[in-house]
Amino acid sequence: MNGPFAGTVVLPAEQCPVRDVLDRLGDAWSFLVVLRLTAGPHRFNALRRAVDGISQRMLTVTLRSLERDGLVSRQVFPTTPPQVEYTLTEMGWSLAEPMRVLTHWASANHDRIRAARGAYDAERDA
Amino acid sequence: MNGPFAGTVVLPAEQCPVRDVLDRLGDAWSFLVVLRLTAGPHRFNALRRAVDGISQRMLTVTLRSLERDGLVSRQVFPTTPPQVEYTLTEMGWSLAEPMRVLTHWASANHDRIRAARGAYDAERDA
DNA sequence: CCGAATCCAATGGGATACTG
DNA sequence: CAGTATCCCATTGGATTCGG
Repeated sequence: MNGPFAGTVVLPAEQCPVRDVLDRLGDAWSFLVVLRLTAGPHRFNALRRAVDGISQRMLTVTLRSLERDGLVSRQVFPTTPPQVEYTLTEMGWSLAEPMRVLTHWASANHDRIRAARGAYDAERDA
Repeated sequence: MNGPFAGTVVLPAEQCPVRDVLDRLGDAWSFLVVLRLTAGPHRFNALRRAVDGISQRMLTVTLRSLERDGLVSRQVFPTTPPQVEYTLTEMGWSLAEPMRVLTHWASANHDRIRAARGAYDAERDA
């Protein structure tokens, strides 16, 4: 045990914070929605357009669970037609830095990953 | 647009590095396996025991895709019985810091998330 | 405009049994 | 020991339709 995670234990699912978080961020949509909300509050359909490919259903489901976890707050304006605005909570904002680090890694290594995949697949064909 | 991600665009799935990474780390097992390997090389069954709850099938599948992506290397020692050792590649190691930041956030906010869930659920019952 | 509800196809993933 | 193969059920998530 000598890595930067020396002593890190993978706990049973119930108590493991990492799993709890991954179950949320793990589904790609949650991560992308939070990421998008760091650009500012969005109304439902604006968010739908901004997150390419998400279905109405998945956006609803995703927003509900983010709201439940206290990462996103939902404010209804009783206008006609009704407006609903989604905003990051303070805790949601605190996720910004971890997310920034991860997205930076993703951008920096995307090409290497794709190259590795290509090499691996070429090997298997041979 | 004024957050730390000002200008961040969620690209269509094909070119989006974030999605590509999330499709990998997104499934909880990949993240946990990489996390565990930061403690040092593991043989198959040692890894299986260390990552609580993972099935043999999922460990195999997960390791294959991590290998394909160039994050993990697989070395076979032709002994009897055969030994197979899994190690993080350099790129795998470079994931350590982003992961550390995220796991730190997870640990720090786990209780708040659970509290938020409790409050949300209590509200709905009322 | 925002979203809930239903239907259904595809996928994920556990359990189990078998191989080099 | 380190897998592969098969079965099978549960969950995911898109499409569509309806309501406030």
